[in-house]
Amino acid sequence: MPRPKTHDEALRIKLLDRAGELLSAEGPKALSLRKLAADVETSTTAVYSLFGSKPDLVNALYAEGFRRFQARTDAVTLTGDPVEDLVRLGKVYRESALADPHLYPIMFTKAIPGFEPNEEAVALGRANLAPLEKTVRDGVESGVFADVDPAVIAVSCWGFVHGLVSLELNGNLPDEFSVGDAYETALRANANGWRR
Amino acid sequence: MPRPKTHDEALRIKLLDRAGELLSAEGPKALSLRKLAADVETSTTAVYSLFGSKPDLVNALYAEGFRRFQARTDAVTLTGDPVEDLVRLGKVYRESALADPHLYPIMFTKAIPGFEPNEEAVALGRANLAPLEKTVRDGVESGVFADVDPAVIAVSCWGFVHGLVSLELNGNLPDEFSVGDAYETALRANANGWRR
DNA sequence: CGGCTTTGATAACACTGTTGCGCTACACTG
DNA sequence: CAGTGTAGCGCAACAGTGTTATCAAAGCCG
Repeated sequence: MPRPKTHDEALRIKLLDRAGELLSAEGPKALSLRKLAADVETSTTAVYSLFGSKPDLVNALYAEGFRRFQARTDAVTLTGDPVEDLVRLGKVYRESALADPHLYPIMFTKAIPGFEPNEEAVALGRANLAPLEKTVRDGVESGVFADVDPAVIAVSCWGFVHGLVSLELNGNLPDEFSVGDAYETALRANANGWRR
Repeated sequence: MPRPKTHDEALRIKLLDRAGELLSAEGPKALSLRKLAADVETSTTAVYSLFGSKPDLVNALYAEGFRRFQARTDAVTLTGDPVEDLVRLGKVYRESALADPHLYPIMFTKAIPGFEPNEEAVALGRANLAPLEKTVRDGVESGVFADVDPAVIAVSCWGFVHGLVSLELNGNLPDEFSVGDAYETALRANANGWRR
């Protein structure tokens, strides 16, 4: 009986794409629903009927960010050597962050005030750690790594890469410092620190 | 000739204090100039005459955060053993962050959209790294640490603690994970990884 | 006391996210 | 083929934000 829907899946995708562009071009401050709607030639109502609210739209971006992370992580070929694999996972972590630098702050640093990821989004984020946790567990069991709770090692490795990537993306590092050159060296040192 | 000043140093301090309280109690979203001014029983004009803008007020908080960091860091007694000193500096880093958890995101993760630290604030932040850089340099020169550019090791250590602290403050870690217990173990592993 | 000048509170402006009103435009009836 | 019901959605209002311009208040000097 009603008029045909124009707030459909296609519009949903257009909104998400444009939201990502705005975020990447001008930062979180510039992501306004009015501008977003105007750019996609619809009204702000579209965001509310398709997502629910602005935080919910950001939630969709958050989930998308983790899906891309997951895809890149899954594509890594692991060797079975725990140290080498930690280095590989660490490298792909940074590559993923640099590939979508505007999504990273949303995923990890609450860049948009008022946004809190919902439960399933959090689960999606947690799932990304599975390969890391497995590598660490294998390393401990095979005696390559010290006999420490694998969760401690895994979180520690995650924190390490997250910290370096965060500092880099935030521009907190000295200008003359080249992360690219130092990163693998640092990853190796970190992994070696956990050797038995 | 004019009317007596009420936008004075005392009011400036009251505003900063209250801003910190609001930040800590309800997060960056709740830090509004109108509410801030009302709480201190003045007008929003006060912020503009004393600070210039909201970002400039945040800049003052940013600087205050680094001053507190500096004070805590300076109070650490170093032993001369590079590994032990890295652990001590790492511990005080986390203690500092947890002592003022609302300032940490401002200092390192652009929690307030539109805020960019000015030049002298950045310099203040950089100065905090001096003890870390000295410890690393001594460690490399005395042959305890591997022969790697000290800047690489220092940034790596900073990234490590920053990452763990960030994950903790953001609530990104699993609920059952106790950072307190794992932190020193991780610090030690990280420092040992840089041994010659 | 009148005028000068500095100071600061009020109110306007342009924006934000959000919500409810009410028009639009189709599918189904008679 | 008109009429109607109703889902869909654009528009406009509301409450809030940071910022700025206006203008009244308040002291000193001549």
